[in-house]
Amino acid sequence: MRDALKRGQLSRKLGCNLETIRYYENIGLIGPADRSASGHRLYYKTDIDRLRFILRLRQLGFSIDDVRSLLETVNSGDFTCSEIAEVAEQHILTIRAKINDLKRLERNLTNITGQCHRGNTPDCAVIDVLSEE
Amino acid sequence: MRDALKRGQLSRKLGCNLETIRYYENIGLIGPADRSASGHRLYYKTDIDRLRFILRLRQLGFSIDDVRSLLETVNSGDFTCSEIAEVAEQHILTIRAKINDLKRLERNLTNITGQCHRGNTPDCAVIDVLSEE
DNA sequence: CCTTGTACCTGTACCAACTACAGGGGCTAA
DNA sequence: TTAGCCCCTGTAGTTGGTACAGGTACAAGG
Repeated sequence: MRDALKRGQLSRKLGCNLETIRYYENIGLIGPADRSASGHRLYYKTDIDRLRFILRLRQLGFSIDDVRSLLETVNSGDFTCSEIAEVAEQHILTIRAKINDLKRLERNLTNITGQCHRGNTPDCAVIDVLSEE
Repeated sequence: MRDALKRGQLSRKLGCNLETIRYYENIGLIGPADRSASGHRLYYKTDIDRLRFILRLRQLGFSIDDVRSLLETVNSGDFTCSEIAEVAEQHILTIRAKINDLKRLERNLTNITGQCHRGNTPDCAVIDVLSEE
């Protein structure tokens, strides 16, 4: 086929790192690519679509394992919309939990830093608080 | 000394993993511990204080490298309160940036999921959106 | 036709920050 | 004495890639 992309072209088209593609192949997230006579990987439309799908899920913060199981589900065709929505909503909860963790962190650190007098002496409330038993 | 702790006791006292202590020793974040006649590590008050300080910084999201340089600064005694406050505030900015990244992620995912009809059929807006070219 | 500069191939090492495990030795109490 | 911990060591695994070295392939210019 004339419309096959090589690895570099594919990475530029989809905006990922060149090596990421080989990595995904190694871990079996994408199948072994077709090869040219000289051994260069060739990617066709279905390969490109699959990789784009994977990269978008990763951008949304899904783990490789999540992506793997979503791919299996979708490719089997044996799923319902509400199942997918549930996976997505579970992931939203995970993200919210991370946001809350970070907000708590920020509050703690802001409180501690707020006690600093910001002077030119080596006595610092930050150090004191962190050194308490 | 009678009041020395072994590694397991120290880890339980400060609520970290047993192996974390050996790891911190390996990377030079804490010095090589004193040893008993049979080779067991022994920790005294100054060791305990240092580890507690490290663990708190880690809980606040500082990297190992940040911790290392803060320890050097503080132990040298050659620092001012405003220097420390500046490091802390820089870190707060990093945390805020992460929070914003996650919030953006959450918005995206919520938007996408919001288009789902949640039916019993394998046609799903989530999949469709992620499959678009 | 030849050269030059890419792009591609492979295996492997590296990153953070731990955590876990295997195979051994020591210590304490019943 | 034996059971059951605790501790010792080195090393491998985790997540999700990224980078590098040393070696082909290929396309464009001279």
